[in-house]
Amino acid sequence: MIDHQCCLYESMEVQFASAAMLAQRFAYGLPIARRPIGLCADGCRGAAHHAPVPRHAPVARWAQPWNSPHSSLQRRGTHRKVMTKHRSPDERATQILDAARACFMRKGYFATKMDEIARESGLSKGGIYFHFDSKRDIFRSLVEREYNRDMEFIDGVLDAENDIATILIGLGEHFVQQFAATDKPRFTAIIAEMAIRDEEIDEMVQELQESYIGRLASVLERAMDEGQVRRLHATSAATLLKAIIDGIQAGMAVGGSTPDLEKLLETSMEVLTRGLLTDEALG
Amino acid sequence: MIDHQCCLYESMEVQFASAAMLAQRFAYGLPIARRPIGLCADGCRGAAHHAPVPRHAPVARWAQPWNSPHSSLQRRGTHRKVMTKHRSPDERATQILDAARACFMRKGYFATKMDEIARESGLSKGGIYFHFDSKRDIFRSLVEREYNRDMEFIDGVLDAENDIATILIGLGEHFVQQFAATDKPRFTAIIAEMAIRDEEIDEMVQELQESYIGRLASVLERAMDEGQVRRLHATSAATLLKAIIDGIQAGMAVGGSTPDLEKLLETSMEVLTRGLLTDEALG
Amino acid sequence: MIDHQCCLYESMEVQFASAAMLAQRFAYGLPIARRPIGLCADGCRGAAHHAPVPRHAPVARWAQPWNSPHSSLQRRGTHRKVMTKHRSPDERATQILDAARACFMRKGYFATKMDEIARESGLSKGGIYFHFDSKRDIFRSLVEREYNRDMEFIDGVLDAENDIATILIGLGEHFVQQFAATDKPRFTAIIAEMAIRDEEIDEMVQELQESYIGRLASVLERAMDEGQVRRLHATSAATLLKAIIDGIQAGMAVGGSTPDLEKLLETSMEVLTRGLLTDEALG
Amino acid sequence: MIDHQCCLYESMEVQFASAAMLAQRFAYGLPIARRPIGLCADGCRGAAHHAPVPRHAPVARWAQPWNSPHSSLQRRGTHRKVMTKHRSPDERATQILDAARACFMRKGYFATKMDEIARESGLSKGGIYFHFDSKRDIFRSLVEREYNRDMEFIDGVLDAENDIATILIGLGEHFVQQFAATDKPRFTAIIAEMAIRDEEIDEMVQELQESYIGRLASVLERAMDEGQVRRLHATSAATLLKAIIDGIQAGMAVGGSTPDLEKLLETSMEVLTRGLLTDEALG
DNA sequence: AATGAATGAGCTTTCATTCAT
DNA sequence: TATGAATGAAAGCTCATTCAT
Repeated sequence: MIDHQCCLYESMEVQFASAAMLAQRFAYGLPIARRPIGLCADGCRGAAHHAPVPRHAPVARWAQPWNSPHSSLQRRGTHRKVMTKHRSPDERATQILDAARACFMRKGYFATKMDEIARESGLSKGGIYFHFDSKRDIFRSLVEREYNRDMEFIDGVLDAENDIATILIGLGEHFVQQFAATDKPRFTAIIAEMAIRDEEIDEMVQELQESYIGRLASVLERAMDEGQVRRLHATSAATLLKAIIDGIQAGMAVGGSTPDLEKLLETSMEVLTRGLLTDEALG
Repeated sequence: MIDHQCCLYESMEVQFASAAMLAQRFAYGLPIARRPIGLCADGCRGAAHHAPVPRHAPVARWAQPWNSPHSSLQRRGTHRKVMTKHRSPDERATQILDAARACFMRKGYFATKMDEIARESGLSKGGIYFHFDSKRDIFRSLVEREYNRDMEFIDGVLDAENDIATILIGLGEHFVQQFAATDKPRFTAIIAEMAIRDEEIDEMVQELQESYIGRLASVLERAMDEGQVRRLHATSAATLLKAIIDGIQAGMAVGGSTPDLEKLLETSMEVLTRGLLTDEALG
Repeated sequence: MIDHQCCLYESMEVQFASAAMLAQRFAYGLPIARRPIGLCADGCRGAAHHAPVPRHAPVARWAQPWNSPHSSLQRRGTHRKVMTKHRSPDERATQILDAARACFMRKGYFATKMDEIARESGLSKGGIYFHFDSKRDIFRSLVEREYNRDMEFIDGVLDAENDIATILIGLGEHFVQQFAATDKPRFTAIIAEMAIRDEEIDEMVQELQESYIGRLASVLERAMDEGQVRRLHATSAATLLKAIIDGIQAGMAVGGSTPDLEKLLETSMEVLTRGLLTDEALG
Repeated sequence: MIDHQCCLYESMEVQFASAAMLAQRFAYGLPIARRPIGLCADGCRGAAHHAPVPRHAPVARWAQPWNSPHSSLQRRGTHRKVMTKHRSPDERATQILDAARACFMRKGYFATKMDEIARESGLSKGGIYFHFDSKRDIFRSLVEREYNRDMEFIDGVLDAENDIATILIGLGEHFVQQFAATDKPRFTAIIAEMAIRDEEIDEMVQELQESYIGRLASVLERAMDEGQVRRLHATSAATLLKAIIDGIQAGMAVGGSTPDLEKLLETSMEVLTRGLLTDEALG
């Protein structure tokens, strides 16, 4: 079975060493920041986790069923009941959610069957239903978890008392890392898919979006007040920034298309810092 | 029901009116363009599709299954079949695709049932299957149609011998119009949803994306050579522009979230022109 | 299209040269017959007909449908109406029945679709329904035709004033030829399949069977009276003979199983002549 | 409905009673056998299958298709589901196969609907599909079962160290019993029907046939060596015997046609023993 | 007569959910 | 708590037949 699925998320947390940050600022032609930002400090070992999905041996089919030693009567599994050992509800929920995420990831919501989630989680279908009311419930819980993690991240980034350029770089670096190393873009696409149909999920996504934009806007406003950013409509500028992130993400969700993220980040930074910052801030 | 969704496409033929364009350039602090382009002249033909759905009375069950349900013997004395007028395959295909698009739009691919497409198109299920091989086939044809229309548009816009700022504004205006007036963002989200599962669609989306970026990049490169745009990695810059479009689109696909598109366009233009153009071009 | 399907039946008629017959009698250790039987004299050229089934070019599918020169809207055939030239109802019926027989032969009744019969016959579906009421009707007509031909044959063989041994050899030779050269066994199996379900067909098959047995029995009885055949229950003996024919036929309908018909005939003749004939007749 | 069809198989275990056998041999004018074999002792266990079909009240349509028809939310307050008692896969498979056999028997493969099999077996359609992959799978399993039973029978009969005449009588008695008392001929016809279309079934039937003939041939050869049977092409003679069985069977599959089996057996025995045995064996 | 688009009941199969164990 | 057999309402699709042309 799959273990450490949690790491899929843990691995999102990125450590920005100040050295790297300094180098970036230099590369983008920005004045060197004095206050380094500390992002997501936790012990996750990162991208090394995402092992290939364990493929379960398919149910054996008879090459010559009518000739096989087992008559048709023995074709299905027998009555052995190997029960999984008891665990706390929270552990079980995590276990199920992790399995479900992996499945939704691979196939999307509709193509994922409860049977698969059960198999992937190592529980029985009945077991799943003991912990969750429905498939939809599982998905919603999953989105909620994702939502909370994203919110934590944004809180951490934006509340840091950094200058705007540092924040931009931080954001950029963060997303580049996340997009490159994880399946985040794909999951986002799947969530969007569901948001069309599930009002609750739609609301969550919208709230997350507005929160994102709102906080970005307030940061930008603060920076405008400080003279770092040119006078613009803050919310629109924040929406623009968010759109860039979403857009890159969406682009990466399709096919094998992987842009040169390094170059994309560099170019975007150049364009955005020039477009957003005041001449003074640009140095 | 259907309210002339066909118009959604007609509205794509966007014509940039020179007056509006001049105003915009002025607003964004750009030098005034010499070659005007027109703005969106909606030429909807308001087609008279969607005949009333024929409702047939239910027919009795067959006692002799082996030659039912099609046996003429069983049906003697029953009511007449009310058949939709014969039409050319082309007309019918368009009609079906329009109906299907409306359904997919409302519910997404999976939640849309063939029955609904049939009802919406005013045909029977069998009629649909006479023209298309499967539900998936319908969707693919739909994407193909959308794809062709998008390609036409981009060819039209980018090949025009405009200066880069005009092109940017043209793009911006186009998308703002399209996003505001149509369901394009939602449909794009639904396509993305399917691209995860249908390789063919995935390829189409990817090709469209690459084509978009490629053409944008070549335009940008030309502009760099002319000294209008600062020296940047052209493909990355194009990817950035495309990402912005996609990102705004994605954002609008969820919930009732509609940003102030006017302001967003204005702000984006300011940021991008400043970020992309050379000081001379900014004049 | 398939032509000369009629030959499938024509080819059934077998010419027994007296020379061959003499040789056989000699081989089976029988006294030499004086009255040669003349069977089915018609100019059919026999087995050389059954050309491989013409395969119609499959409807073209796009390798890259969304990229193809023809948009999805042009995918179905256009309105050209190439009408088949008028023919007499009988000719049409024969044409349709021949096509239907070929189809039923290949796939059986249920797996044969009216579309296939239409294609095979070179008519449209509507055209078929002008001449026949239903699929079932076509099948019944087909069985009727087969029935009549079989009846003609048996009348010809049995009414000839031959001694019993000659008749037996005649029957044997006939069926061996027929089984080896045509698809008769398969068609018989398909008829049996339907007889289970269609009372009318069942009755026809039963009548044919009883007629066969009845005539055989009367021939045997005559031979008993003449002292050629041992005293036996005539109907049972006839049933036995019929069963042998049917059984061989049935065995050949499955798989690629083809017994050595020559040897089978020889052995059967030996066993049956010894088992049936009186010592005098055996000479 | 079902009337202990299971008994049909039990009746296959044939035991040739010495008394009957002696009488037969006497009737056919054969020397008396030394090793008696028993006759058909029907040990039917009369299983208590086929619980009453649970009929559920229809449930309202779903407004929100995307999580219907399985959403628990929609079903609050409805009646309880009445579920059939859990059983082991083996028991259920047998139960389903028995029901399926009865249905196929009545209507043939194509005319039998999964609904009927479900109803007949007392399970729901879903329940059937839990145990079998498809309708075809059910049929194949059924043929497999029949195949195995037939093989067992032939092994039992032929391996017995009886003289050839006893074996012939044994076979004859067996089939007469089986043909008279069961639906075997009809089922065989239905299997033949499918063999035309299903390669796997075709192979099974062919293998069964070849096996039958092969074993019969070896028995005959042994008898030839012992001087009981005249020198003949053993395989052809075996094919002849098999053809007789199949032919009688086929004849009985149609309509209400039932020959006088007693007489048929007697006559056939006379003809065959005379035709096959040496003068010494005939005594 | 002939065409072929259109019909629609019914089919097999799926799968979220339930419940006896 | 957990299991997995059982449920049953659809869903996508088929195809004999009809009928406007």
